[in-house]
Amino acid sequence: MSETLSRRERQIMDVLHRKGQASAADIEAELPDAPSYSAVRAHLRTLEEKGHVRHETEQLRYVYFPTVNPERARKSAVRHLVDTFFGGSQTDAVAALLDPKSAKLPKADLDRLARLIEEARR
Amino acid sequence: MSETLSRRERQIMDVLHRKGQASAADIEAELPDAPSYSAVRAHLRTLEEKGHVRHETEQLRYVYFPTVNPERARKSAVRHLVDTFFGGSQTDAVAALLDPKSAKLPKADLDRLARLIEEARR
DNA sequence: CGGCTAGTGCTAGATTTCTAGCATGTGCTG
DNA sequence: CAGCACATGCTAGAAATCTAGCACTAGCCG
Repeated sequence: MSETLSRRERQIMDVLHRKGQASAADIEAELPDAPSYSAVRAHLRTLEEKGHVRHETEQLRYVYFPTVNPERARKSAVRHLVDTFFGGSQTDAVAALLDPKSAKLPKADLDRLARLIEEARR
Repeated sequence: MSETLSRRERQIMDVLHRKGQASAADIEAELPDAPSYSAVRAHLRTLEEKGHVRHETEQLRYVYFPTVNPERARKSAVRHLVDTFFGGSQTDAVAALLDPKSAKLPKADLDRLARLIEEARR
């Protein structure tokens, strides 16, 4: 599915996933090497045809949403990442996320993760 | 950087990251909706021009490698994922990876992760 | 009303991506 | 040597992507 998106379409979907929802103008503002407003709208229309996006009318203008629910989208993105960069090992991926060379996590977060691991043990 | 790749180019880079290295034939075999061998080679050439890929000659044929080192590539992919799907929260991303609804992790892995969290605490 | 702003739909055409196929070189083997 | 297998380099053209601009509608305000 995600494999079939063009570069622009992928960029647009990324913005939508990041923000949850967005108008054409919002998306234009977020895109790298700014395309025209009109171009963005055209892409949104084709994304809608392909079924990746839907819109609602919100006081006269369209607001767009990804069609897949966020959790599902996250899952599939994570899966792809783990497969292509971590040889399929979730554990290695987690290890990379915990790498102290990245930003340090606050204590509360560490507690939460420790708890999650405890739960996974059962 | 990664934003500027076309769809095919992205697919090819994914294969290279997954396998670490690959010949044109290897890559062709891995790609979805199989393009021609010749098309793959052409893409590899442009990827090389753009600097995303390098090749070595290995008994008469080329073997391709990503130019960025694997760790760096992983970091940046993870960063992108965390930003677009988890609102920038590493912790949420880890939580998703630990989700029991995904495959269960073997005890040894859990031990390793518990240790990593312990270390992060200091 | 008439003009302005801000939105949408659509389409033609430029640009980029993608591809096949030909030319060429090398080693192997009958 | 001649033919085959298998590699690369390159290019022209098809296909897809990407874009700008025009036509239209609705609300607002002087």
